[in-house]
Amino acid sequence: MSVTHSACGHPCSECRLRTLPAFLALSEPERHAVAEWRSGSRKVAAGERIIAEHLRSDLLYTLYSGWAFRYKTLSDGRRQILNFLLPGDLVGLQDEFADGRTHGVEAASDTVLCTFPRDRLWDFFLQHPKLGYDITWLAAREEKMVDDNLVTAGRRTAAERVAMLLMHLYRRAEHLGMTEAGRVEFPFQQQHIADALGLSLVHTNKTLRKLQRLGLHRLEGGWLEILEPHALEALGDYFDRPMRPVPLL
Amino acid sequence: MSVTHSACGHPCSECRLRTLPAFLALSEPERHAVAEWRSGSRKVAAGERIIAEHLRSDLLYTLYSGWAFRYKTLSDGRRQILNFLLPGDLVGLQDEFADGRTHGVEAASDTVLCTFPRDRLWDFFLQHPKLGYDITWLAAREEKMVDDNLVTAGRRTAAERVAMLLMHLYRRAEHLGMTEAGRVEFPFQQQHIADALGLSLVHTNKTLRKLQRLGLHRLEGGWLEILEPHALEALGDYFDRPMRPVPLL
DNA sequence: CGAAGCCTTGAGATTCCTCAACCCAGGTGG
DNA sequence: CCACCTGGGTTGAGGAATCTCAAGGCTTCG
Repeated sequence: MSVTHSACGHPCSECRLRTLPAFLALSEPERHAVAEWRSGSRKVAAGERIIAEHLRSDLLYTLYSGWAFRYKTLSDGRRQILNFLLPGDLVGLQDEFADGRTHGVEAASDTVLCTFPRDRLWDFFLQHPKLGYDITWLAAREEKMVDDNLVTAGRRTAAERVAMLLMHLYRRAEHLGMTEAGRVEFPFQQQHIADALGLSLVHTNKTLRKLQRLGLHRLEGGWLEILEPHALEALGDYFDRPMRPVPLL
Repeated sequence: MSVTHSACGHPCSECRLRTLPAFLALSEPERHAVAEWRSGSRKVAAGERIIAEHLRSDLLYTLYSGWAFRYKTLSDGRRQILNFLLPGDLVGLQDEFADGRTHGVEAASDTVLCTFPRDRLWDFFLQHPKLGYDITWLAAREEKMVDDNLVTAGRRTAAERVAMLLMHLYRRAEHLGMTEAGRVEFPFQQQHIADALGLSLVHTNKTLRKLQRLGLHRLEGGWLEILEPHALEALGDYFDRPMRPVPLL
């Protein structure tokens, strides 16, 4: 594991993420406290593991750039993606309270992560209750995403699932300013989509192609283009709420 | 909504839950702070709503006795149960950070809940960072359960799902001392199980009966009896870890 | 040029769903 | 006290959605 001091290329005081409107402003002392806690950064290439399943990482992370996902696998190898991670997401918090049997985290594109030594988490809560509250916020927000994914896997049809996932990912990327003219860079393979939706690879492919033939979206060359957002939202019964700015560690 | 002062029948200083080994001991000042925050209690009968979907409750709850569940419904009525709630579980925290579109909570048996005014949550974090940390812990623990349920709905077969759910509920009840000689009171209807597992009612029924015919469990008269725990665990690919004691608000 | 990885498509098998009965226990009103 | 109704649970039959298997295409890379 290579932990360099700033793979992001900036000092924290000039963090590019923090200037985005998607994130809540922190006070100067809070920013200082976070920068203080931060021990460095780490690059993880597409397809590499960020946190191995069943292992408790000594580090917490904030995803600085790129796409990643949390997953669990059954003992015979069936894999379920739990949720996707975008810049600003906190990685590895649940392990703090784990009794083994935790999820894994893998990079879907090349990623850069800020690292925070886990053993100072409790101290950080104690000294900065406001930021502790923010961490709870992030945890609750992630749970809500998993809730949505569970509804999807449990109760939506294949076409509804695909529509919902495409819009969900697009909206989140849009919120972070990662889209342009209805397009996002999309590093996921169809296997990822299948594993996130609880579908087989083949059926995922057929469903994607069907929606694409209907002209709802285009997915090729590592780019996703949303052509009919309203149709996709209606099909997926998934309607966007204006997203509130969120804390950033 | 009837909020009485102690439907549990005790002052908080003699809370019966708190004496269970399933829960972490709090210091005297912490117990006092929790009792201070607690505004009363509320009884909710089986089948009644505790928190309505899409509404933000002014109260947080700790489930004191009985069984409940969180759920979401799609606009055409399809319902997905997200996870089950047992005594000691914190209810309604996610709403704090919600942008609308939240889950509902319903009592599966007659329940008693302790109430906490939500508008003092932030103040509580500030004054008792240790308890804030505990709340984060509870949130992370619940997310892990939803994670498991998502794996179930996405990747397990019907028989595996049922086996996993029965063992999961049994183990949690056992941890709280609610079991005796392999039996628990089981207030759920087959429709609840179906909604939790992402199966139809009919298929749930057939799967339950199949496992029962194999002698793995017995489910009748509102009681669940686990006859072959190891077989159920193996079938569900769901293995129990010793559960750590958990904070109790 | 061959190999590997991912996408695509068809065909047949399987799981799971829907529809439609029927059963049984409990509650209610005549 | 009994007829009826209601709400669960149970079962069978047929159909739909999804899965598995298998093959072939395209692109990238060595």
